[in-house]
Amino acid sequence: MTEARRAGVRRRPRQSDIARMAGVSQATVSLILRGTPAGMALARETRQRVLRAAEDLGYVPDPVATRLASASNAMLGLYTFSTTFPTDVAHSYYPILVGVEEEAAAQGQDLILFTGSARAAARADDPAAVRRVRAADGCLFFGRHVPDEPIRRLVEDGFPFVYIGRRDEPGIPYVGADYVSASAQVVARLAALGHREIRYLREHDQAPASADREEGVVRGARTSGIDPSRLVVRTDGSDLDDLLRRWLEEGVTAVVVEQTDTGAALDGLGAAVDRAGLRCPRDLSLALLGASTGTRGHAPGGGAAYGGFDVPMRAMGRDAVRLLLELIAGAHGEPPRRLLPCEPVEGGTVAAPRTRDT
Amino acid sequence: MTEARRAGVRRRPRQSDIARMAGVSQATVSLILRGTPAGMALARETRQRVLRAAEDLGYVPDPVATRLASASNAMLGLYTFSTTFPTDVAHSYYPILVGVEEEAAAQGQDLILFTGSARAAARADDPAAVRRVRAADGCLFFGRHVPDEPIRRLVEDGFPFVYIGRRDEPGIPYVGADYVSASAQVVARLAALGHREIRYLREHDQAPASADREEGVVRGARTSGIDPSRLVVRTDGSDLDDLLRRWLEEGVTAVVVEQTDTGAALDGLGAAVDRAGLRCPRDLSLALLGASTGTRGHAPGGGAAYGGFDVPMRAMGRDAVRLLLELIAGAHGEPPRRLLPCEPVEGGTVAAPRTRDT
DNA sequence: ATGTTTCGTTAATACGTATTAGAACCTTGA
DNA sequence: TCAAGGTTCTAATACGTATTAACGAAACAT
Repeated sequence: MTEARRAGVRRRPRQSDIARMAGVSQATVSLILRGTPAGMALARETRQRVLRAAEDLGYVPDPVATRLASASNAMLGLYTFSTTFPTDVAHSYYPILVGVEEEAAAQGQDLILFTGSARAAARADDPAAVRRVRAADGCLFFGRHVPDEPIRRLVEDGFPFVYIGRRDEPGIPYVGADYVSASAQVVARLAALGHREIRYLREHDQAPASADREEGVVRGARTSGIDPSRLVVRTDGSDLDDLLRRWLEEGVTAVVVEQTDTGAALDGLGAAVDRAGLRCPRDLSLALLGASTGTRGHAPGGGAAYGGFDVPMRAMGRDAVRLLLELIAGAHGEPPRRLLPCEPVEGGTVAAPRTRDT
Repeated sequence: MTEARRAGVRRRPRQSDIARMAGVSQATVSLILRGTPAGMALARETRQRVLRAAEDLGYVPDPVATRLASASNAMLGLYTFSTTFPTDVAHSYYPILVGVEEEAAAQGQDLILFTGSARAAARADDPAAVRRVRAADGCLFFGRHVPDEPIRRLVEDGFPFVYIGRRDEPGIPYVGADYVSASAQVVARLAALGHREIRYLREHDQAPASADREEGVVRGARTSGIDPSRLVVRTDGSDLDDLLRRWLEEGVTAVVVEQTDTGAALDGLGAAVDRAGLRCPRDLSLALLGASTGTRGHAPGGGAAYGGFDVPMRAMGRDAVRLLLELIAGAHGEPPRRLLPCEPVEGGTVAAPRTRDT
């Protein structure tokens, strides 16, 4: 029994109220209000009586009941596996949210942010909590680290969802960014400027996004005739001072860093460069793989904008919503996958190396 | 019949599946899974069989069904009457969203953004569409212009909601900002600096936020012994050049503007000041009533930050969520209302007037 | 006069869970 | 042996809408 009823407040009208008022059955009311073919075929006079009654009572369908009765409810979910939800402007994933919200609104879809669930799930270490997303017609996911099992179950169940970011597992629809080409291009550009000793600093963990960048960096090096054997270096953000010193001794003139949600690699390196008193690009060229448009940070030792490429996050958000709606509409077949190109960015941290004066 | 079932995919488990597996009734399953007193009182052996079966099947309750059966579903709604939803950083209401999201997540609540509905409702000019918010346990509203009727109905129905921004209507719970005191303070400060001819430029429409600022401005003037008769001026953003010229002829040395979601008054005045070739605060002091922390713009004719006061939007968002949860929990009585103080801001656009050299 | 359509409407049921009254069975005490 | 009381579970129903099979009445054809 609802609060309202107990308090004796006038209960909100339902179809059965309309039915009683118009002297028809509840089923008739439903048919007419939904405007189905069957409903339209009814006697004009009956239709008008019902519509009139609905109007008088101020009837509005209960979205919950509508949904339960197995229609859709025009709600899309958004679930993130990051530790923090990207409402904060400083968050590197923030533009994704903007894109998603934009497109969803344009399509008349409401958006459920499963941040409460996600946080509770993280606290309780409960991977099954992801299933709560079923409250929506379909769901978008993102985050670097995703528990496999719950996702697999959603696939099995045929629940429509789209992952934002490339995924290796087959059968998972996604909208990603083409990190491979973009990263290769960045390295090729550095090589064209004359850099021969380059390093790629990546996060220590496993994530498709990092793997793709690594692949692109290596490919770019090979294409430019650079030996990739000492190219890739992993970090958890510590001991970067040592690393940086060693690099300089080895004659490194350019470093490529990846940008992730934590920003561990980037922040660590930036601090190390500052501590070493280096200036970019005078002493070292610095390229950033994947800052998002608008949230691009400023580089150490000078404060210029980073060179590298931008991830089209906003566009990814929008595309993901479109894809999801197609899935929900039942356009099956191959799981849809899309890779968006990244925009190269000229930045003040990239220049030709100083001529060696050893 | 759902997509999944038609396709022959294994359907997601429900309580009746667990019941069959454990050899009990659906009701028993519900009692045990909910952990109600009645459920806890059941035989230990039965409980374990049921819990085991639920685990094996990977059961997760359907939030829609849960909700229909009149429990809660840990989802709060957010509905805005603005034309655009404030996901965009440039939007002046953006910090509210951040605050709401933050607190909701902290409380383990998911958030439904009713932006699709709101936009569809605006297009179709359908005030009744607001009722869609009933899909949530409760809802937050904000926006300058709110259709009265649907809100009144929600009150009647006893649906829990909180308005963000002060409301005149009795019976509506809100979290607002104390524009009156803050505006009075701003005017008092101008007067203390020596300004005698001051104007308050407000939007042309009716909104409690504007009315409050006007009240504060007038009160501040009175307190400082300034004649309020020519103080208040309304604008729709046009003809500001003329207005500005007249003001200068009248000896005006300070202008107070209100900041709203459209920013019509502020933008218009800023442009007019630029066109007139004036510099702030040299030629004119300019105070802003209600920029939000972090989105503060830069003033014309110089580019300094505006002086005036800040609206604690983020805090309002957080407080609104807390209030809403109290309402949902059933803490009735007087509808809760709260006014948050606004932080005064020293800005580069406010200074003592030049000594008159007529 | 008897079957056949067509029209307008409804009864019945599904959706998945929550809740309450009470059934079935067992134990205990006289 | 029977009543009283306790334990453990279930039948029934509610929540509000969507959907489908089918029914009565009327019109039409044979």
